Amino acid sequence: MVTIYDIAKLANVSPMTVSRVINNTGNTSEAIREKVNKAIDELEYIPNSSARSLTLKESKLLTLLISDIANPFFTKLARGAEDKARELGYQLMLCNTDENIEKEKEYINVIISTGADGVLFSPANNSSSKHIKLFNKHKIPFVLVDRDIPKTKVDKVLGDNYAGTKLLLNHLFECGHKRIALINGPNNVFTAIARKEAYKEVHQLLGLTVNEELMYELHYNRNNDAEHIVMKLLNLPKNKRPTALFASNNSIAIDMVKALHALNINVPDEISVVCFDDLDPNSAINPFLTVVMQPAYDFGYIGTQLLIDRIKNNSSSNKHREVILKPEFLLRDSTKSIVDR
Amino acid sequence: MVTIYDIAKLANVSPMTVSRVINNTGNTSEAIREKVNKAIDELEYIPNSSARSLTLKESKLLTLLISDIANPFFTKLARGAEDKARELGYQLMLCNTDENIEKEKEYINVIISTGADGVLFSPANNSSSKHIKLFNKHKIPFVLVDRDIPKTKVDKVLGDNYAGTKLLLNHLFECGHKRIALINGPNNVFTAIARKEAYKEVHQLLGLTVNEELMYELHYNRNNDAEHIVMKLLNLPKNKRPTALFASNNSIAIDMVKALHALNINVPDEISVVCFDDLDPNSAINPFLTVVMQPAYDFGYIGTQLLIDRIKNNSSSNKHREVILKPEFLLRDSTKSIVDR
DNA sequence: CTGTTAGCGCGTTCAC
DNA sequence: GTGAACGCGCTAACAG
Repeated sequence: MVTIYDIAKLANVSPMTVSRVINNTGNTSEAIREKVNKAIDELEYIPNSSARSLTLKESKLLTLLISDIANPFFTKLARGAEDKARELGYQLMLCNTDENIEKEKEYINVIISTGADGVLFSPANNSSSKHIKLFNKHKIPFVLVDRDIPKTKVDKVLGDNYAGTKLLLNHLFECGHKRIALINGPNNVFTAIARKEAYKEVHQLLGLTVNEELMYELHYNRNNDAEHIVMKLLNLPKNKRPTALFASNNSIAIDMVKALHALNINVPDEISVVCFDDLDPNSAINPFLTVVMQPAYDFGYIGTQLLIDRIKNNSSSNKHREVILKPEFLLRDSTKSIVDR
Repeated sequence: MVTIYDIAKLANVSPMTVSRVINNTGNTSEAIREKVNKAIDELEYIPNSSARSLTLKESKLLTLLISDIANPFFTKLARGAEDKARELGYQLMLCNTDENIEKEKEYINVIISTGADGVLFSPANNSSSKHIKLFNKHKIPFVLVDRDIPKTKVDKVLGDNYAGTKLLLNHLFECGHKRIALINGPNNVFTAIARKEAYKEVHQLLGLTVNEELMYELHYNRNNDAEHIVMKLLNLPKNKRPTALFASNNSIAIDMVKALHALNINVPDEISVVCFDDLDPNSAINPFLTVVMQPAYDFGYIGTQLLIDRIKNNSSSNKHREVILKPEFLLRDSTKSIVDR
């Protein structure tokens, strides 16, 4: 391994001078800088960031800890985070918890252990609150993105689950739908809880009755039982049967549509489907689903800005910023007015 | 920050004993181990891996360096890598180069700098060969996945581009297609080069003529000019106009289909489309495209196995393993026999 | 403008 | 079975 001592020797200066040249700290004569830089190039020196972290307690490394690397929402978020990080001189690494609280804990240990300067964190579920304590204990700044952990006093970038739900339900309502099934995410995940809450509130607002028989709960990213749920819903007596499905994320929506397909149910002729979050642009061959799209990129971009602000100001000040990003309604082809039939 | 000194004090032992307990190295009495472990729990101690790396020169950290985090091929690969890494006691972090050679270089610096034990590497393009030298110079083991850099003597997990191309072209040929356009990736990316090569060879094999007018080159993951290309192809005189499109990855294929849609060209009635790599399972509402699927998960899983083998044996031995993973042909709805018309 | 010293947190080596 | 001293690569603080 090449160290500053090696280049110091080669350049005939002291290690300290090498350090100064590398970090642009303190004054160094042009002549010496050239000598040192030449030696650095010659030896292809790369600083050892472990050693640097040890003394500096800073790594210029940020970690994005998310729950599903395969979800386009999060990949876009990651792009945003990366862009902002690089703008500000940081590097971003990703850790994928796979919605698994145990993996999450392990990764947090790694993150603390390796000394990331900060974490952009989208918790797996409500049990993640334990992990928050870890961050605090070890004084590593973090920003919550997309998924809140209520009562946690940190900077946050969240979506507006109520507004999004309202946009979707309003649209369905205007299309004449009165029985709208909710296919929700796990009831221990913030966004799922918030969307269910919103679903109920908006129902009240619209004067619709909330029917427990129309509410289901699925995993956010792998559902083998979508078909099962669809069958149950369709087997309800006609006056209770839903005419529309509200899926609480894109992945669930797709699974529902697939299940409907498999059962030869036409969307939107026989049933309408909407969901939170847009589809992968890469795969929306059919710009099919009517959705509310969230500005995923901005979640990452803004979140990283907040994170770095906090790192730099080293301010565990109590002024915590909470940015709420508005969703946008995208009318496409998976919904249809009921009077058309 | 909590260090072994803190727990040493609390447990009334020497720091060295704490270290032994943590690492299960040397003998320690049961009583002391309990005391120490209790102190560790109480103080929520997490080892400082920078310090550990410094002395040990090992971090139990692997890095997956890929070019497009949004491509389902790579996300599946990442899952496989992660699973194997965890099985074997390593953690995996991701770096996304965005097909950008500059970003790639920066990330490699970070990787070397932070002391990852090894890298699973899918190079951005052929210029990445420079970066290979960096890995070698700094003696960090790496395994090439999906994209080869010819003449590089390391372990590799690659797809069979010839076999895949042949499956696809054979199918089209059997359907009666004789003019098959190639919409390829960048001509400095290994898979694109290999697929073009294969495209030509198989054409010869089938007695088809290769026409330069039918070959185009696009970026692998963002193409604004897909429509432009489609128009050019369709504007060819009828006896030169392609009856099928061979896209060299999923993303390109989707862009082509979108462009065809926009121009009101029906797939597969008016033109057939095939591609390398399956679509995101999450988004294939319409299991639409006929493709050759590669076992993406295995690329990561096997690659990580090779990588860790090499790390553990510390063997820069010359016996380099090269695993070739076979693609699988999936007949779906984007291709049609020409005689049907 | 440049060099020396000390210490970051940990594990290896060598004592006891 | 346990502890003390040293060094990993780097930089802050202090000298000169």
